[in-house]
Amino acid sequence: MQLLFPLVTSDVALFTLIDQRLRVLLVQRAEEPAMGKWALPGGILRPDVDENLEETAKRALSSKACVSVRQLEQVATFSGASRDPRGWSISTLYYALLPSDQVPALAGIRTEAVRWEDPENHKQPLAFDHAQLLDNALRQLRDKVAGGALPLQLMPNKFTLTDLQRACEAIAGHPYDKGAFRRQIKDHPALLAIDGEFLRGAQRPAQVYRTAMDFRF
Amino acid sequence: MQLLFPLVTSDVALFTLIDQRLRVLLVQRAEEPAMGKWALPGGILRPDVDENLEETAKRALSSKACVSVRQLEQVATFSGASRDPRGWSISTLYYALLPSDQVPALAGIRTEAVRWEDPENHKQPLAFDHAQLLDNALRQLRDKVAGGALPLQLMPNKFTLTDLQRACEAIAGHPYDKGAFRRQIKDHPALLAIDGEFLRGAQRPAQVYRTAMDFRF
DNA sequence: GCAATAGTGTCTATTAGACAATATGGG
DNA sequence: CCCATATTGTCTAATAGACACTATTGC
Repeated sequence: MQLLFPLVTSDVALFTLIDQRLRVLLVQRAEEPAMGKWALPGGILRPDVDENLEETAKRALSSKACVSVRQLEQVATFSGASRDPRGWSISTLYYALLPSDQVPALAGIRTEAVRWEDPENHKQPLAFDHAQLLDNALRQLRDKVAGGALPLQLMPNKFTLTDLQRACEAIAGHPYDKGAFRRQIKDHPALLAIDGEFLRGAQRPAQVYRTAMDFRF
Repeated sequence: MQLLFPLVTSDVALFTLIDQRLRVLLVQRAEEPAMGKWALPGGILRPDVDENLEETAKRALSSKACVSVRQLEQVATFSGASRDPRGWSISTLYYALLPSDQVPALAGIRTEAVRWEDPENHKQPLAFDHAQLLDNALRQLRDKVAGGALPLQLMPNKFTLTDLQRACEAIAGHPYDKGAFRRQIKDHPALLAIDGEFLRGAQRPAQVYRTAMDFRF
């Protein structure tokens, strides 16, 4: 006998850069079903609390991993009787990007542990159908960057064009040409040079940029 | 007081070509809420019957408009407390393409009437947030065709390359260049010339094509 | 000067768009 | 032949990739 109503959840693939490599947040489940297994952070819809499913996703990120993000991108919705042992379930999947300097990685209330892992080579099999969910999120992120979008939410407050190129390369999985990359982003409206500010190392100083949108502050 | 469980539905933007113009199927609601208003065909999830939300969408198309389609593309999921007067609701939106020669346009069981309308200039305001849903579906269809995908599910069994170009133009909303279009689709694997079959009119005969996939028969 | 990286310029193969030229039927 | 459309070819501007060149710092 099936439930009359489905279980409605929201899951998030939260990406960040660690040492210039793309990583996704996994949490170890602290309850049944699939207790002990690793999964994308997610939570059950609470119609009395959540304005919409995006809020469910944000609440899940907040409670399971003590992380708050500004913007979520919806990937797709997965549904069916067999994807969760509790019965007929629906999960709307989002992805989000977080600058590496905002990675707290604290264990949340109902979670045993969190971990940042390579989204392409996650060691253990994930709980439920979360491997498929992660594949979908990664593909959508890659398509967007391949289409010319800049992953600005992944960048810290101040960054150089080389930093930005490394971020795109980490997502795409292959190196970019410097000249072509700079040509492409040359007139991006969200990209502002901070006049007179340079990053100095053992080489020619690099112009420091920030995003035009009020992502932070 | 909100419901403990949300209302879960699936809606479909079903597109076809009528006189070489893109049209979307609207149904007039026969029940409250929004009785008498026009809306995208949709239905409520039945976990005891539907394998997943895509099946919900197919069942809705079948019962509301006596139409059956093979393939649905998921567009997005809309959710919240205010989009449906019955309370907190979720709707997963799909779009589908139907060849004009399979348009029955019969009124279904619980529907007053069906109508094929211009998806860009639908006269009356649609029920619920369906205008927004339709916008999203149309944008996704256009993006896909602009990205080089061929709307083969929109074509009849046999068609000419000019027919196919007209279909793409109807979706894109602007004319294509003949030479560029033919170059682009020249090596499309799903496009097969029917050897020796030509469409004859008051001009040079046109090669007739069919799709390689087993869409029909 | 040398190392290292930033930033810019150049060359070329490919491509998309515009448009011309040719082909082939009906009348 | 003329008309209408199918089909193919050509020219060109724009573009992406590869790669080279110059610039500017620390040491």
